[in-house]
Amino acid sequence: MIAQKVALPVTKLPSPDPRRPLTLRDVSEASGVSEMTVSRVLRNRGDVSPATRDRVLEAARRLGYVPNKIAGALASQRVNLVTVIIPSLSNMVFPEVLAGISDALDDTGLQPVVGVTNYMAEREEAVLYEMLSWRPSGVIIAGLEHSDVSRAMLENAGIPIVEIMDVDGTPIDSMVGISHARAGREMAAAILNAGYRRIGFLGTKMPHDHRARKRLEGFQAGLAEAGLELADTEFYSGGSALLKGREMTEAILARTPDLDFLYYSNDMIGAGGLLYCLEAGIDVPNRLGLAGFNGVELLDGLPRRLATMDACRREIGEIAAEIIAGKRQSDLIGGERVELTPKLQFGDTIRSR
Amino acid sequence: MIAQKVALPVTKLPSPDPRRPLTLRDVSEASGVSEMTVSRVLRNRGDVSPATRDRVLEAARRLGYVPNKIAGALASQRVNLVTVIIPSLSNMVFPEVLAGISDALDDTGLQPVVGVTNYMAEREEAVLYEMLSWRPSGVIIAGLEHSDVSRAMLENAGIPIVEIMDVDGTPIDSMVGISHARAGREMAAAILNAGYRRIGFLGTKMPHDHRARKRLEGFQAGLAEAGLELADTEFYSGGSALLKGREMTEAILARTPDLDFLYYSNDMIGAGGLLYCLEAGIDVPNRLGLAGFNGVELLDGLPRRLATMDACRREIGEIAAEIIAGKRQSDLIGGERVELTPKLQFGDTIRSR
DNA sequence: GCAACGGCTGTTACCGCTAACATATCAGCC
DNA sequence: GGCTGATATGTTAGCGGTAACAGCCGTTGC
Repeated sequence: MIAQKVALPVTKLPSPDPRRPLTLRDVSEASGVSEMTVSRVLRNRGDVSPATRDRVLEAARRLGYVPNKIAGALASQRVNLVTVIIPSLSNMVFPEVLAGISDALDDTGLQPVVGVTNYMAEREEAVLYEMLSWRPSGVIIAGLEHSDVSRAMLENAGIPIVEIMDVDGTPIDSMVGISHARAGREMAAAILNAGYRRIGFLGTKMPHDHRARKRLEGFQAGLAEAGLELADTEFYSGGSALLKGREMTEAILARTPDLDFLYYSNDMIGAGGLLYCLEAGIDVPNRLGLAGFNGVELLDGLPRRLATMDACRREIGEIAAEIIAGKRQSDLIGGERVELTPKLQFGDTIRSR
Repeated sequence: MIAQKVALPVTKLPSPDPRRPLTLRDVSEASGVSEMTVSRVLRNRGDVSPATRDRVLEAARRLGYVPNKIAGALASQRVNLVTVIIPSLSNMVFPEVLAGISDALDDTGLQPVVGVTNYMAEREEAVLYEMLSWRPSGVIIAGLEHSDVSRAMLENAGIPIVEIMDVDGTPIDSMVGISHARAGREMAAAILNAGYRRIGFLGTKMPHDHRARKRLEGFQAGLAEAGLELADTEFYSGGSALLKGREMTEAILARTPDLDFLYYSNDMIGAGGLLYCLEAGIDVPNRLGLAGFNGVELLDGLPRRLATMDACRREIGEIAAEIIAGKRQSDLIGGERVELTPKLQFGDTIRSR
């Protein structure tokens, strides 16, 4: 129990500071072996005799030692963190991506660390800078659109980067997602095929939600192929999405009463619209069809199933995490590109023709 | 541009490694000053002449230097991270707490890092251990119930700890929250006062959601004071909460048709129940009253406003963060204890007597 | 009997940065 | 001129771990 330290030069002696965080040295002294051996035991690295191992573990437990990853990371040049950057947490969509990531990372020793940008490019830069300065082993980031500065940081980080949710563009390294342009186009095709012609769009005003924009553009392109265009549009920002959906639906129908279909940029406002229509006694889907986007779980509980398109959120998270963890045998130069295909769910709000 | 290093002993020379992460040294060489001066410039610490400052900043920018916080933290014994531990992200409730925390931390230089436990004590231990090993400057953690090991870690961490959401118990250090027991009791009082007598409870099966449990116990205590007890109960786990609310409501009413009030442990299942009742043509609130808990934004979009109780989530997050950031002038020994009072919102689903 | 070897443990030299102190420079002042 | 003090910059010694290698010891093979 008595340490035989050689006179430490000028250094402050490890006097019995109260509440000084414990170090390897404390455990080493308590168990009578070198710091190196303690380190080996605690990391299960290298050969250590069972007797020594037990002694060390007992001492570590008794003292309540918690390793200092900062020091460990600096010395080993290895950090078990994966940076995850998403626009929002209040969207229901991103937590599901996170769940996929967490699951896939669970048995890898890697740990996701989340940063939120609120759909703002400058926030993205700031968050990225902050996160990269912890030297993570990988980055998973939503979207393909980044500022020049962000892009440069990602390119120079020297670690795997996976851009997720979207594949309409050129990735820095890997990408996993769906084509929102295609999703919009397919929805347009399905709606036209069902015979609807006077179509309105309701969505978010946010100019930085590139995926919503791409869906809209794809949708418009799909209509254009049939020689049609949107009969009316309505945008919102902020507030309770469900309520906004309700209000916007009322507004757009008041303004353009002959609409026969409403395409919502997300399920939440779609659900609000659906509730409004049912209350207003509108015949859905015959007089008016409705569709949203995302395939959120919430829809299961509504009076009628809203047509939607599943965005493969969980799967996107899982695959992205696997790429970072190196679970996918990619011999490709450059990163992987994985395009998932969302499936359209007709529900009860598109008539079957 | 040429470094005059004295023959580095056995060390590998800083040869022109491709993709080697940049260090202070690179910036120092590029700008012709010492590493220390670069460090000063980048941290805005100490006096540096404007000319030098500009030169250094220019070089750092040009090279794309990102500081290594791992090394910085180790040297300065300071880490700008705040650990936040919550049970779930898919609950809508916790993201709002997070938003409050983020906001309050925004101008402090501190950065929240989130860990999720899924309501499992062992996960909490594991996450806590992992997080504490990064030596954060504070911990915000949901709930007052922790395993002995977790409690010991928190007590020994030597940093401020704020337990949030709940005040029914003894905190390790500080606590900020509401009394769920009281919330349950007050809801019981309001319901009884409105004349309801045959009351059912619907909630989650999760045995580790201590706050839901405390609300139920408080509620029962409130009923007991009037000589009543719950007429029936129904529990669920997993799945779409909205749908479960619907299904459970149907089930409990089928089993016990004479119930005149349903108290839901959260708004989401309450909303499902509300939708079910409206469709089933049940007269709410006269034949049957309904109430939930949390005051989630979603309720604004429903056909009728569900009675609920606001859990002060955002405010809890803000106050917790302020405590960690030292913004509150607390001269108390030990931590602060802040009890917020949720207010009951009657909405349209409790009759007014 | 001895070199070779494998299992176990210790020693040394950093990882990249910063606190603390030392040094250089220069203006102002008696 | 010499001293003081402020300003600007450099030097040194770690922070708490880990990689790499060195050393010790008892076997093993021949």
